Amino acid sequence: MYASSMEKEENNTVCPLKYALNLVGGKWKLPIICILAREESVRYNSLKRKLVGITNMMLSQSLKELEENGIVHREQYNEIPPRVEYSLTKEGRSILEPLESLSEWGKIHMDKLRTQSPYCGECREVK
Amino acid sequence: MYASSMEKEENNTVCPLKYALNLVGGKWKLPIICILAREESVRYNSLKRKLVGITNMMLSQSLKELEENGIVHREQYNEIPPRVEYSLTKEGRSILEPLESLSEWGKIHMDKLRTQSPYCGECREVK
DNA sequence: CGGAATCCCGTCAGATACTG
DNA sequence: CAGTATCTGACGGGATTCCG
Repeated sequence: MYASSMEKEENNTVCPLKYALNLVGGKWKLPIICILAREESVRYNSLKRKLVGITNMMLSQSLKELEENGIVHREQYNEIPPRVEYSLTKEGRSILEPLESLSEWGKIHMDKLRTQSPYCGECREVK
Repeated sequence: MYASSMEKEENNTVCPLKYALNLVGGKWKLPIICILAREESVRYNSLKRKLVGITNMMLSQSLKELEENGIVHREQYNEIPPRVEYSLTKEGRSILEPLESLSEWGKIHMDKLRTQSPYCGECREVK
């Protein structure tokens, strides 16, 4: 059994920045959040199809940790066949804005690096 | 030799958010950035003393990757004994704001979780 | 003083198989 | 359909040693 991301912290005097980054850490949590951000409510297998290459274990584990941390809501319908819908909580939606500002920074920074190499920056041709 | 964080990406169509998170990923980069954020310019050994528990390898490797990615500036003075000063670049300083908004989110979110348990939320006494 | 080279281990994440 | 259990490999990060 894997430990939840948060259980690794020994004391509760955690840097809030590290705390936030841990919530969305790991290979799949950001992709999951991105899908849920634009789809309102998604079934397990639908998520799995969109996340190309993910295994059942990584998907269910990531969703579980996101749920434990209040980012994702899990709604189970006792039907046959079983149906489970995942969605972002209000808390989960509120992290989108800080993440987008980081993404904006990344976009700008990537462009600035590209003007240094391998392009000459004047004519956009490769040096 | 360790690969730089960025070399792991196979294609250059990288999500700018992942890109930004990779720049500050790893165990020590955020602490380094935090120190440089409030100190303007810091010597290698001064950094090492503040980062309790870091090894020379992790410090020099982290600084090197931060420098390669344009976050940190390295100024070497050819004196005896040798002296090297590290500081945040302008680009490096510009990432502080997105990080702080994430940190703000983390602070609020941590508090909300705390009102759920182990405190009752009404009187702030332990259940 | 400011690193680099080498070795080593714990943890994360993937593969595979099985279940209510 | 929506997961869980177990095994395994790869990689990030630490300890130690050495260098200009």
